[in-house]
Amino acid sequence: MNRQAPTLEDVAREAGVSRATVSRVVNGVRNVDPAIQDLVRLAIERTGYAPNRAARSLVTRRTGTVALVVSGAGDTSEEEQNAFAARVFSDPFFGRVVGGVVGFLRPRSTHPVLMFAESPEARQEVVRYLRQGNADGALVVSTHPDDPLPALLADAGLPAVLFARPVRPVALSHVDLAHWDGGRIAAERLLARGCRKVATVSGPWAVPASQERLAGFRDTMARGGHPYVPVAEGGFTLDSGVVAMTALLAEHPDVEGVFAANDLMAQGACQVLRERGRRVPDDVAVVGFDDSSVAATCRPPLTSVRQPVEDMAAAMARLLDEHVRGLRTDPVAVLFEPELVVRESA
Amino acid sequence: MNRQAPTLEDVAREAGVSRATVSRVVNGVRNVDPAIQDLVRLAIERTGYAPNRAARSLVTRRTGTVALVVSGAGDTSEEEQNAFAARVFSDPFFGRVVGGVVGFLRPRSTHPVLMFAESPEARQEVVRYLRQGNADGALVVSTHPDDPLPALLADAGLPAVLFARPVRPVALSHVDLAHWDGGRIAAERLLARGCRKVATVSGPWAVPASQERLAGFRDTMARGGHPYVPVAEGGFTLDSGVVAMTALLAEHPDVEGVFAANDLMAQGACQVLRERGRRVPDDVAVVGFDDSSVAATCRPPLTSVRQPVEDMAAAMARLLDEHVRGLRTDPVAVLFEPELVVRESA
DNA sequence: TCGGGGGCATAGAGCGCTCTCCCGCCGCCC
DNA sequence: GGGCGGCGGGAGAGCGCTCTATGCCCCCGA
Repeated sequence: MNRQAPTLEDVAREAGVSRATVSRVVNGVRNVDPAIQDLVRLAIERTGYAPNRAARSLVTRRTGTVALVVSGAGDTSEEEQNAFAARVFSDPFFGRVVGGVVGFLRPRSTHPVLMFAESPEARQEVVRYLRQGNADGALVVSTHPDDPLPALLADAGLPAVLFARPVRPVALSHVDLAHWDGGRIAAERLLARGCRKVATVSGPWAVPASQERLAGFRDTMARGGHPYVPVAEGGFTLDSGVVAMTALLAEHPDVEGVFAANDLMAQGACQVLRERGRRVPDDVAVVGFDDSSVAATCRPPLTSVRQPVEDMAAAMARLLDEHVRGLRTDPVAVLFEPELVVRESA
Repeated sequence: MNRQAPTLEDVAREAGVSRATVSRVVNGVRNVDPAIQDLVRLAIERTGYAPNRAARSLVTRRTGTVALVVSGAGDTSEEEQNAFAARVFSDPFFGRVVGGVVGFLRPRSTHPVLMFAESPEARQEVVRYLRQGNADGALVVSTHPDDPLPALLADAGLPAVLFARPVRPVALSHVDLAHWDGGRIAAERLLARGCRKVATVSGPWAVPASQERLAGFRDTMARGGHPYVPVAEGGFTLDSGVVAMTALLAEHPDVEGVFAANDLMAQGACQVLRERGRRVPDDVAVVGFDDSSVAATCRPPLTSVRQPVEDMAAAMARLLDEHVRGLRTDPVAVLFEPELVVRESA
C-alpha cells in the first residue's frame, strides 16, 4: 500500500508528548491543556495521522460497523446467489431501507456491510462474521417468513434487530408496520369512493403482514356494511398480481374496487383490468401498498398505502445501537403507522 | 456482548500445544503433523473458537473488507443524502453491480461495506475510512461524470477500481463497456428491421459513455446509408425520456425507429409514442440500453443492448484484489462487449 | 514551612493475533 | 558413527491502540 502510515507514537514524538495524551486529544476524552491540544492537533496535521481502526477495536471491542443482512429462507444454489442480490435490489423497497440505515449510521461514522444469507452456508457465514467481531451487530431484513437466521443470531447471543416481526417468536428487537391499519386505510379509501363490490389481492398467507393487511381490510369493509370480500392470494410479484386479478375478474366481473397488498401486484391488476376493458379508476378503483417507485410510474399512478420505510430502517439502526452499547437489554417492538398516498388509481 | 470469547491461547491450552501451532492450523500454513491438526481442530470445536479479525488485521494489514462506494458529484445537502441512497438503489443497475461484486468476494470471504459519497464531507469520509485501514480498497461507481473521488483516492495512493472510464484520466484501473459497439448493435438492429427514419435519445453529453453510444449508433447508421440522425439529449431518467421523445416526435413525426441510451428513457419514449397513437414496434421500433429489469416489465417488453454488469462488477473486484495483493501495480482498463437482447419493441 | 489535594501528563500493561527465529529430533549420507 | 539438512514445534516480539495506575507539580490552607 502506501508508505508506512504514521502512528500515535509518531504524532506523540512530533508533538513532544506521550502516546496517551495524543490518544486523549483524538478521542476528546478528559481534560487536556488547550495549549497541548493545539500542539497535538498540529502534529496530527503535519504527520497526516489517521488512527488505525484494527488496533482501536482490538481493545475497545467495538468496530463501528454493522452487518446489513438480506436474508432469504431456503437453499439457494450457488449459481442463484448473484441473482438473489440483483433481485433484492430490483425491489426499490430495499433501497429505502439502505437509505434509512445509512442516514442514521453516517453521523455516528459507522458503516453497513452488506451480506446476503440465502443459503445455510451464507447464514453460518453471517454468524461467523459477527462472532469474529467484524461487526457490532446485525440488521436483518428477511425476504421470507420462516427465515432461520434470526433464531441463529439470537441463540449465539449476537446483537441483532429485525425488520418485521418474525413468524416464530425470537428474542430480538424488531420494527414493524401496523399492517392492520394499512388494510383499514385502504378499505376506508375504497368505501369513501363509494365502491361496493370490492376484492383484494393478498400477499402470501404465510407472511404475517399479509394476514394483517387482509384482516384490517376485511374488518373495515365489514364494518362499512360489506361483510364478503373475495380474496386471491398473490406472491408480491407483478406476475402473481396478473394471475390473481385474472381469477378475481373471472368470478366477479362486476368488481368496483381492488386492494392489492403491494404495488407490484397492483400494477399487475391494473394491466389485467385495462386489457379486460375496465378503466382505472373510473370503472375500478385500485389501491396498492408500499408506495414504492412503481406506484409513481404505473399507468395510472397508484394510490397506495405508504410504509415509512426510511424511518423504520433508521429506528432499526437506533435499536441496534442501543443494544450494542448495552443501553437496552430486553427486546422491544417498535410499530409505525402507514398513511395513504393519493394518486390517480383510487 | 456474549461472555468472553475464546482466544488462540485458550485453544492452545485445550489442545496442549502452542499458540503458534494453532495459528498454523487455522491458517493452513506450513506442515503440521496430521495428528496434531486433528487435536487442534477438536479443541477449536470444543471451545467454539473464532479468530478475532481486528487482532489479525492489526498484524497482517489486511482487513478482508472492501468499500463499495457510490459516488455522486456535487454538494448534495444533508437532507438529500438518504434520498440519494434510495435513488441509487431504485436503479436496478446497481443491484446487478452488487450481485457481481458479492459473487466474486464471497468465496474469498471478504465483504463489501456500502458507502455513499455525494458531498465533499462524505468523500473525505471515504478517504479517511480507507486510510484508517478499515478496508483494503475501494470499488467506485460514479453516478456523475466529473466525480472528484477517483482523483482523491489516486492522490492518497489508495487502491481503487472504477466502474466506467473517468472523464479526467486518473491513475486507477477501471472496467468499462465497449459503448461504441453498443450503439452499433442498436443501429444494426434498426437497420435490419428496415427502419429508415431513425432518431435517438442520448444520455447526457457530459458522460463519455453517452457520446460513445451515440457515435457508434450514428457511424453505423451512416454506413448503412442514413447519415442524418436527429438527437435529443436525455438524463437517463424516465421523465427525461418522455421530454426528449416528445421533442423528437414534434420535429420528426415520421420516425420509424428510436434508440434510447438506456431503458428508462426507452420506456418514457414508448409511453409518448403510444399516447401519440404510434404502435410499438409496428409503427416505431424502439431499442433500449442496459437490459435492466424495466426492459422486461415495460409494455411492450424492450429490445435492449445488454451490459454484462455482473461480469463487469466481478472483474472490478478481481482487479482490486490484484492491486491490493500487489500482483498488479499499473492501472489497466478492462473492456466488455455488449450484446443485443431481443424482445418485442424492436 | 509543610502536608494535602486536584489537575494533567506519563508509563506500561495488555487486547489477540502473526511470524520470525530458534531448537530439538530424526534420518540420511559419507 | 558423526555431521548435517530438513521437518515440526515453541518462544516471544511486536502490530497500534486504550486505559488504569501512578507520578509530578502547583496551589492552598494551616
